[in-house]
Amino acid sequence: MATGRTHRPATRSRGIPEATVARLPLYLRALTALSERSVPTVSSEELAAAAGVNSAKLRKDFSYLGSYGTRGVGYDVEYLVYQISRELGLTQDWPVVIVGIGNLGAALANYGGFASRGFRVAALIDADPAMAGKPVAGIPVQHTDDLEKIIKNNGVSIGVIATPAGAAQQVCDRLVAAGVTSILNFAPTVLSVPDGVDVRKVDLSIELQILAFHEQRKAGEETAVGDGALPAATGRGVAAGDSADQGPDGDVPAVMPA
Amino acid sequence: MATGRTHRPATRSRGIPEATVARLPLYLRALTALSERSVPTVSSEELAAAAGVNSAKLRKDFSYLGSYGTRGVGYDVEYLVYQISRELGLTQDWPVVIVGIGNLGAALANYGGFASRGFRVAALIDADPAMAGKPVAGIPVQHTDDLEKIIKNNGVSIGVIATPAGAAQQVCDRLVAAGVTSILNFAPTVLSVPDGVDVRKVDLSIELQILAFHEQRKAGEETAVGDGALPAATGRGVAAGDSADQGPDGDVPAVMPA
DNA sequence: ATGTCTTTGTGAACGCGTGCACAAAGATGG
DNA sequence: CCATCTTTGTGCACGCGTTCACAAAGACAT
Repeated sequence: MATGRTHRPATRSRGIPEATVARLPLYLRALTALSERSVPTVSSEELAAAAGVNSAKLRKDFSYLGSYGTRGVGYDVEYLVYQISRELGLTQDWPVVIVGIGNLGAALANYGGFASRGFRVAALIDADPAMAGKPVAGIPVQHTDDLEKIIKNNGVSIGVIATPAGAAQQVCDRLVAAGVTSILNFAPTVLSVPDGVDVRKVDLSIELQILAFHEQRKAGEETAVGDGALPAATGRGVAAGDSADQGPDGDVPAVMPA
Repeated sequence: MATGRTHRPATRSRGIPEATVARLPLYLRALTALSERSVPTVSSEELAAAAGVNSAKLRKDFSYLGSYGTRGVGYDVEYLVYQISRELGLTQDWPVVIVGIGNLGAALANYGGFASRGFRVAALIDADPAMAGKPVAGIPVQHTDDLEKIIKNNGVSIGVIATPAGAAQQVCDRLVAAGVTSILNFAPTVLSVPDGVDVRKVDLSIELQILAFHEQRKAGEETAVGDGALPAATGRGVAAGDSADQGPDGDVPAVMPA
């Protein structure tokens, strides 16, 4: 994962592998686009291309759901949209709360992708009293004091944490205590939760660091032949293969801010 | 993944598995926290707990970097911070451009996590002429017309796409043509890029859908006892025992335990 | 009906990632 | 110097995920 999960020993799902579950939304999106263009059927090859995966993988993924295709023809788009939606639990409406209405929280509240696919922003919660009552994305922000009440009144089971790292664990604990069993965490912290609670993490700086690793590797690919052990601060390869990438700032010593 | 990856057949990295690379930022963060508390050394057990992983996994991960620990003692925090930073390419400063300064783009521009760890927001780019010149997070927004010039003048190799889905591929193409070789994509689309370009995807609605799947499974866990095989069509009551799977989008109250 | 053609569904092989369990290595104390 | 204790580094086995390759299944034409 790209993004990763926290804990959760094995895929206890009745049959559907976790990797497959992670791809179902991808297929669903591609299928929805086809549906809007009124395409009646699609082959595994075409759909796989649209979703950016291998066609054999796609077929195997679908085989876990059942035999929904027709040999020689392909898959019925509408039917498949329904089956995947049902499998993912999107035929019901999930109320979601967003905690931490800073820049990111506000962006999430405004994000259309929520409402469009089975999710509904039930409430926005922030610890800042000055935010209370202020509407964001048409929804008034409520104060953290009422968190438990909000969760219970709306039957919320999915929470989004967009607070600073320092507040995340505390918010998480309160969400879980109030009945939330799935958490999407944007704060750069490792959350600890009791068994039975799912946490998924989205971490911008981690993603960038992974890109930086590959970027560095690309830049030093020709020169790094037998690096052996640890050439310390020597590996300053220049000249990348083709495009003019070049070093941003020539030589930077071991800078490691904060 | 939270998140997934796009393409990239195999780990061509000289020795370091992709899964390990994805965890290095996690270790680095935990180590940085220890460093700030002036902790001199840390055992694999302690560090693993802080990073939320298995200690054996952590030791194996570090073994790919070299033998940086001392048996009977543990790892030197400062030294390890440096080694991981170097491995990830964070000892140099990576200029990054953010394209699409909507709610999300602005949030990213304001996100402290960028600057704090080796990344620098070199420019903000948006297609809306009304945005041009307007400062966001202290940086004036520039128009898309100047994209190529900005990339080249700043030696940017990492780009962040925070545009609407419809514009993403076009922006991506221009970024790549201008020399960008790593892309962090927030737009809900599958980007196609030439070989040699890395794409990482962060998709909020996909993460939520995965959570919804597990949430639904949890809700129907008690009733799902003897499922047997998949009864093809008329597939009813497989897993989601209680919840009304038929209702497209009624006001199904999100029933939740306790 | 029969044959051909397309596409699914899946058995099987392979490779990666994970976790156990332990030997090797060094610290520490007598 | 030797014994003991702690913790690393890793060989090994196992399970998951991916991919290949092909037989089975259906559509379609003759």
